[in-house]
Amino acid sequence: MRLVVARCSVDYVGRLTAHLPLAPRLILVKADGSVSVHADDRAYKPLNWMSPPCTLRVDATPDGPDVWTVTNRGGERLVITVEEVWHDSAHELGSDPGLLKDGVEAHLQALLAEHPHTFGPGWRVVRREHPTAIGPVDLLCRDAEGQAVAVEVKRRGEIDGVEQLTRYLELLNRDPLLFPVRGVLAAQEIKPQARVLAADRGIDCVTVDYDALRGHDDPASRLF
Amino acid sequence: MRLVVARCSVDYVGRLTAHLPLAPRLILVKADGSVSVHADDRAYKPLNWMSPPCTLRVDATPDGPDVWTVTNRGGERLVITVEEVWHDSAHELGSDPGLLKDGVEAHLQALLAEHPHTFGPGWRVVRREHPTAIGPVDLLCRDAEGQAVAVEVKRRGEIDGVEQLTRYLELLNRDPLLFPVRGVLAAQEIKPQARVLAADRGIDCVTVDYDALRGHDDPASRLF
DNA sequence: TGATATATCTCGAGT
DNA sequence: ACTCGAGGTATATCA
Repeated sequence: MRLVVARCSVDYVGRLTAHLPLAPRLILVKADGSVSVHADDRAYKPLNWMSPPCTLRVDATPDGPDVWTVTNRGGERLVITVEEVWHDSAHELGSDPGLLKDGVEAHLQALLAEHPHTFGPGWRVVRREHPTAIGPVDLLCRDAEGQAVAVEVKRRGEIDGVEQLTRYLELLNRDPLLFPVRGVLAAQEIKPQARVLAADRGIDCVTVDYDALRGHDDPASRLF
Repeated sequence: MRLVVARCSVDYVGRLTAHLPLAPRLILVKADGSVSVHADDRAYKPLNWMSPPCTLRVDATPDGPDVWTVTNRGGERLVITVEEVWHDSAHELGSDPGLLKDGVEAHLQALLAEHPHTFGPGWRVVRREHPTAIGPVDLLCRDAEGQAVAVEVKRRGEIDGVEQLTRYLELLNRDPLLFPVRGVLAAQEIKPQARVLAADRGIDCVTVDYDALRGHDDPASRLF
């Protein structure tokens, strides 16, 4: 990883056109060839960047600024004009062992599969990832009356989740062994827009308390 | 901006739980207090981060690693255990003049609103961002025959755009003052899948030449 | 402050 | 190569 602090201007031409006026910034050149330009604020997003795979060419001129040109296969181009270098150092980091995560949608689905009574007394899970022609339904359940219910699990319930569940329900209801199938959108948080559309489609919304559910789960099933 | 290259391990507890094993990484501490941890690959995303506003506390122990704790108002916590520092430097960058962009959806919508004849002779724009219960329609137009048309503007036309427009049309067609409303998906590039779905729904697709359209617009309205 | 839509979204998995 | 879905999405705008 090479760290360069320099006064520079930047031009990007690719999916859009963007320009950064001359100012002091951090330029990161990583081992995979990627380049990013950071200002002194915002943790997450660089001002400008080029994702790998890409190639960096440096054109040095005796009496003018160096021009760094980063290009990728898609013809996108990032041009950094380096006027004055304040810092320049390189470091060998090696490859990273990577991030371990807990608390994502897969885990929420596993918890709900263990605790179908979250949806109501007498519910049972028939199958997780029940396959259909257009993809797997997260949970296929039977309620206390034995009616089939397709459950779509999301961390955040938005309008896309309602559309997805609607498509599943249309298919599932063609199966005489399942008909009539109703739908439930289960999420830690459900947006108002999604609630409106779900109501319009006859889909129930269930908000799930992840921490409470996790408090009752089998510790051995957790990642760490 | 402070640049620290160090062997470190990282734990994040907040919206999820995540752990990074001990390895050499770049730690960026920016002027706004934000902290990010980068591996030697990927231009865009840090491995871990804390967005501003947040506060950093450093606990140094004589015979052990330093522990950096970054917390925010929401109770999220990023803990960096710094075992061995390879590089540590600080730089005053000042505030950045910021990025100038051209070619995003808002510009395309503005250009189309100025040039409705792009869709056909005699078209006029009734309203931009016409409100409905589930969100605003980008452009509400009347064609040469006076029929209402809902136009959805995207930089890239994909299946989501067709779905979105379909929902709008369903709502708008309940309005007797507008009925019958037809739909147009306008984009610089339209994916084949989106075209198929649009055709199936009776929605027209219009590909827009952004540069040609921009060439005819009022130069004063451009950013640069 | 909350809700909504965009993004050079990125990134990974599956086909 | 392309599509689809998830993300600690982040970020901006607007009510």
